[in-house]
Amino acid sequence: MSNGISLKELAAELKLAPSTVSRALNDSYEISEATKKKVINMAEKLNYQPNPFARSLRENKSKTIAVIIPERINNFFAQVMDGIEEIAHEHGYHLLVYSTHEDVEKEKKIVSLLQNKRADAIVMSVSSQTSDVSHLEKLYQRDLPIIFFDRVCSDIPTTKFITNDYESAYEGTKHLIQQGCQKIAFLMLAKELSITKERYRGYLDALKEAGMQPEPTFSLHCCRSDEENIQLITELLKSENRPDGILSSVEKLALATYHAVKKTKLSIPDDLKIITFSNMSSAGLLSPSLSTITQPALTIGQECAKLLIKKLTKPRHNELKDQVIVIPSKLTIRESTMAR
Amino acid sequence: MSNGISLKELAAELKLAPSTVSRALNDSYEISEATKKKVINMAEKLNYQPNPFARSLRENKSKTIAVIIPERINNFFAQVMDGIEEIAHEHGYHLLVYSTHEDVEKEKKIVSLLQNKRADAIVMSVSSQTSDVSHLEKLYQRDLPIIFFDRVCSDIPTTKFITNDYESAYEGTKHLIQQGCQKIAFLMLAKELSITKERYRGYLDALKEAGMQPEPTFSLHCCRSDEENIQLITELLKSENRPDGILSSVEKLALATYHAVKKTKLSIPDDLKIITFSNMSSAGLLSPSLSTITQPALTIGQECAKLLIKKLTKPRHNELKDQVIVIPSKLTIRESTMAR
DNA sequence: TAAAAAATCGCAATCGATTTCGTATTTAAA
DNA sequence: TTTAAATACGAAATCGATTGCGATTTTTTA
Repeated sequence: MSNGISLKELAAELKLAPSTVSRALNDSYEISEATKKKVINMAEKLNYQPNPFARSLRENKSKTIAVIIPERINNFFAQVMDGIEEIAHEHGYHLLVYSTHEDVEKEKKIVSLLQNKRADAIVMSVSSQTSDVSHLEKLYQRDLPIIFFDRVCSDIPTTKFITNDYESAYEGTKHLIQQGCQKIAFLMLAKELSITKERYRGYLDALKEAGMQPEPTFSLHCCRSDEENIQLITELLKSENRPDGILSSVEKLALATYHAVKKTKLSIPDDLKIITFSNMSSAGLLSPSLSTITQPALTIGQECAKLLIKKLTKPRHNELKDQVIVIPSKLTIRESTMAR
Repeated sequence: MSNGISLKELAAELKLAPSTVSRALNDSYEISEATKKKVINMAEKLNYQPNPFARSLRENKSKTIAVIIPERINNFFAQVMDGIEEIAHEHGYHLLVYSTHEDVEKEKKIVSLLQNKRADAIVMSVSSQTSDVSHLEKLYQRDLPIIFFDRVCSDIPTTKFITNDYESAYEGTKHLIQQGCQKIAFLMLAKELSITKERYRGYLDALKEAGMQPEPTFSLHCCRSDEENIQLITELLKSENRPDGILSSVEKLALATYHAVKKTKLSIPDDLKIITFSNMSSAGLLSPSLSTITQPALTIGQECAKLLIKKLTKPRHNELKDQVIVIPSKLTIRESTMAR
């Protein structure tokens, strides 16, 4: 009673063979309408729930998608998850969610756990520490469909969804220059990250176009620890040759900058202007309000899930091509980059 | 090759029976050390990965915990998830995650999907629309271990983890009064929610103790839509008899208040002081910085997972008692409640 | 009316790992 | 030296749903 009944028990109750009941529930053409109705009614009455593991074992698919993200307390990833979930649920898929906490070792463990096909496919954004991708190649060789988004792995020949990182960074930097910044710094998590590379390129090109030299000390490599990052940024801001503009490649570094500024006598935007990649809904409520490059997170999640489910439904016709799909970000100017 | 090998194939390779190989891998006392080594080595060499569904089918457990939260873009729930995941992973459990988006209908669907034991247990916080709990009772009757946190269901006799909502709201309100507020409003999502009830009680008692009358219009019921909430709050602030203090029972309503204030000529904290329940890390960076009652989210998640896993590991000795475990919140005073 | 075709349904194998029970071999006790 | 006990392993059932194939009944066609 407490643990629902099985197909066999349901069949016994109906005085039918399990095979018949199974076919009836799956609406097979081999079963008469009368029988189907009887079966469905009894199944309803006894609250029959098919065992998902028996089914997965038999069909060799779990109706489950694994999602691996670097961190949960991040509006961008949370929104992407919402997008993935929306489409996944529409198609009866469940979501196994893992956070690497920006730790490659953890990422490797998680990936290793997924080798046994517990999930039919994987959607992921790699950790900032990920440079060696052998663990991901292993997945690919196992024929596990993978899709990357945002922080992608160009070495793995599959579909990747990203935003126009180069252009956005270029535009953001250009905006800072237009607002009067002379010495612009770039804050990054790890230089191996795909998004870092692209955004850095955009930053450099904008500088070059304006005839500005990139200062080596203005390319700041940060880490996982908020405290350390605040320290690093504070030092940069207190240094003799300090920047007057900042392009932050990720949300958390912009927030760290706000904290760092509080430890100096500087003020935003008078002494320092800042723009960041961020999906924070409260960016407009910060003091001062924060100019952002907002990524279409929900759409990215939806598109990832749509493509993956297409692939899972019709594997033959939908190979995950080695391609990069770009969805543009949106730049929102606020007080933090206002000219005096 | 692409799809790993099975136990049977591994056994064939070793010229052993599948039963022997299974026992060897599970470190059974019936198998000699020599054989164990051979088996383990070969399993390693061929990268054997046990099929989780075959195992789940046989053992009638999935090593999976389902987590149901009202929304993902919420620092509190994100942190709770991190806590649950930490402990779950330590014990080899996976996490199926679902968001109801504050929608009961969605919650019912999700709960219905979990009736088939896809997950061994459930950790959840109910949606703000949840008042009828028949769908949750069905789960309970199915012997599916459930633990509630934060937004609990007192009708379901199981363990609940909450914070000291009454005291925190009481202290928060008292703080507002001490800072000079005369007319304090209370912002809530839905009055049926457990947290709303408790926090409202604390609010009322603090008022009463100060000899203040609760204005009916100062108890503001909000909804899921940010726009509507901002509208509601704006109207309240523009009304003739407007409050000079606000206790917000959830983070999003405090942010909505900040947005609403921008549409008026009021300023925080001079004209209006506000304190809110929130786990936002950037509360200190808002303009003005936001006083908060911060819940021990990570700890809550960890404790939920610990208790659940104890129950799953030793079902006999660890029934989930009908009890409420309280972990205290922390009050952080910032500019938004400063006296002039 | 007989034969062919269609409609319905049951039997049994299968997915992969675990486990009960049984058997053969080795070791220890009598 | 014989018997009892311990050791090491295999055969087969099992978990629950699906499906190929075969069997039976009913309907259609000739």
